[in-house]
Amino acid sequence: MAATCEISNVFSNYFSTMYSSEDPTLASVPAAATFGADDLVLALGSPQMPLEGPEKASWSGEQPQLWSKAQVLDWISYQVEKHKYDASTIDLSRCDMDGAALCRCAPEELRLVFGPLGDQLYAQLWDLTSSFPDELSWIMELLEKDSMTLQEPLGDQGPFDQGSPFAQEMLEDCRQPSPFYPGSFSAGAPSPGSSDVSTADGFPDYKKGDLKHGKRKRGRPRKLSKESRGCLEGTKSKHAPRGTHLWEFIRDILINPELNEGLMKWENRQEGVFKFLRSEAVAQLWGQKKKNSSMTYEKLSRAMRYYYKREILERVDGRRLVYKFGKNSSGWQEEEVVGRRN
DNA sequence: AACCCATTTCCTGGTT
DNA sequence: GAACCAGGAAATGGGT
Repeated sequence: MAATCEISNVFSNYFSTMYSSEDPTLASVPAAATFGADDLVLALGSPQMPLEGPEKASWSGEQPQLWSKAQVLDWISYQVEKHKYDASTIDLSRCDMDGAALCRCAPEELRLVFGPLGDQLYAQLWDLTSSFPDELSWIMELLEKDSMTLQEPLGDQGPFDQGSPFAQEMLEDCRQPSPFYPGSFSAGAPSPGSSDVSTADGFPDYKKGDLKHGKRKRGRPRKLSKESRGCLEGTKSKHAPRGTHLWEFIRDILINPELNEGLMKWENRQEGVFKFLRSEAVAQLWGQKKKNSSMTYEKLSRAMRYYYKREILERVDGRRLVYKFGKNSSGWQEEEVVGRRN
């Protein structure tokens, strides 16, 4: 198995394969006023950073839910080292999972694979994932702005209004013993704070007309130059977080009942059929996540349609704004969601 | 550097 | 007519 080879390498070379940080100020936690998602993930890592000083592990700057397989292996190997555990007793073939899969594991499953270390892993994961309460603040902040600026009439039933019970629920939820998906919808989401130009003023001026006139180039708009990005996001990890695919973003909104309400809803949970209720709002949220101020439902839906071919989504004919998860999607079934919460 | 992947953007034409 | 759907074409940016 490739995964077995891979993990073996990781285990034996863990410390030599750690990323070296580009920013020695990682350990410092920014002031609340400028606290962004990137900062959060760093702050989270700090109490249990694998190393002191400028070096840090590949996984340490990201939410566990977003870890790639390699990062999971990194983390496991770190835990093995840390607890002086005998790695030879671990069934390496069962470590071939990404962060999302890892987070879905119940304690018993972890114990099954990792033996006594499983409990440690579970506890550590709990700590890591529950250290993101401010991620929720970000969502709320975002949606507060959202409710002010979205061109789509939102009505008053939106779940994200200021003072909505949602806020409290979510914050509390974060501290309950289902820590691994406290707000996975925001997973890896960009911060509204300092580093995100598109969010600095809330939702940016999105107007379809802007695109129609003045013929812009096709394709994705250029991002900030490396230099300016370095300035703003100097603490970001080298690799773009996984788990940031559109369908996962959609799924994560849906599997969180609080977030689901108002933005999207299940039409048939068993079948994986769902509907956009506030299509433009979801699109703008997606745009926020991707630091793309000009995202629209039109564009988002084009990306959704590409999923048909890959069978991540199935067509639902004749029903507007309705999609269905396909066989190549995962993590939305009730059992899976329940599993990840226990 | 070249390639691949997952979008993003733009577009035309069709449907609700 | 607006909003949405379908899908081609081309471009982008991140990862390998």
